[in-house]
Amino acid sequence: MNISQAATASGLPAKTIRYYEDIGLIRPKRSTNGYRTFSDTNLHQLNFLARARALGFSIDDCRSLLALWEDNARASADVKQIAKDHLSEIEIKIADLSAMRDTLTDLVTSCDGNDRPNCPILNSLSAPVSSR
Amino acid sequence: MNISQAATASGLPAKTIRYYEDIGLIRPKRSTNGYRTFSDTNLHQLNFLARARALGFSIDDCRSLLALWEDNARASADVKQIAKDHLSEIEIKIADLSAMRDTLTDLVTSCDGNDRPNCPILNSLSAPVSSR
DNA sequence: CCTTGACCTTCCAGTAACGGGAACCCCTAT
DNA sequence: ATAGGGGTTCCCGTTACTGGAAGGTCAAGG
Repeated sequence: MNISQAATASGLPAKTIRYYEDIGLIRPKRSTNGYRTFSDTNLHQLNFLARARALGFSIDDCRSLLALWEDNARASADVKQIAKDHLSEIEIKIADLSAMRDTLTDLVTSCDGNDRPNCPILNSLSAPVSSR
Repeated sequence: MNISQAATASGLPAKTIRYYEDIGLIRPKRSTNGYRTFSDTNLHQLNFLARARALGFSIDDCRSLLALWEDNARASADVKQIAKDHLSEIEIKIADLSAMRDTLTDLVTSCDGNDRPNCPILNSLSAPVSSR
């Protein structure tokens, strides 16, 4: 199976698949003409990576998860730890973004949005934190 | 005022301030020895930038906002538009992250996290989307 | 046999917004 | 004179790719 078929089957762009090989996440064989050849195992790995990335895991996490996945003697605690850490980071990001959203919502609501210069948004950005 | 004082006063690292000059966000004068000299105006700009960045505005947005801030003939509608667009992007990010959080929470809950290999998290990452 | 077009390959540059660190200059105090 | 704590420029590294150039490969058609 060539790269474009692997791309279609995994939902990953061919460019991304090449990149994953570059950084050592997958190791497809090569046929005599130099083309990458993707085995069923490679396809499983690509699908795994696509799903892990969709859940926001970093490439480094993906590398660890993939190794655990292929290790039949793994401890599920190791997997869970990675997932928990990642979950914590996501929750932090959500909290940060939510705070921004709340502030921005207030600001957007308070701005008339007309052709006049007066603007609470800019006023807020100009003001010291204490007065916001 | 030298860069380290400007950094302390604005809460931005000196590196970041140099970077902002590099990309043309601010234009501090130089004294004869080549040191950057920060005026009150520069400080106001830095504080403005620090606050806008803290709200998640991109550097490009900051550039626009700064220009509007300095333009006494601005229309508040222009400011509001930038803020609204940014708010939309934040809400999309929150939605994406929340979906990840929900899935991850389920997975983490379902994994025993012991020394045995059986792991619902890995199972889920191995499985096609339909079965998740 | 030659060409065309769709593949495939490698390699290089760019993205956002800095941070680290090297190599070097400036100023003040001892 | 020297030590230290400023400052300066410049270049590389970060994340996870994406775009594009230059060129090899392959199957089909004239």
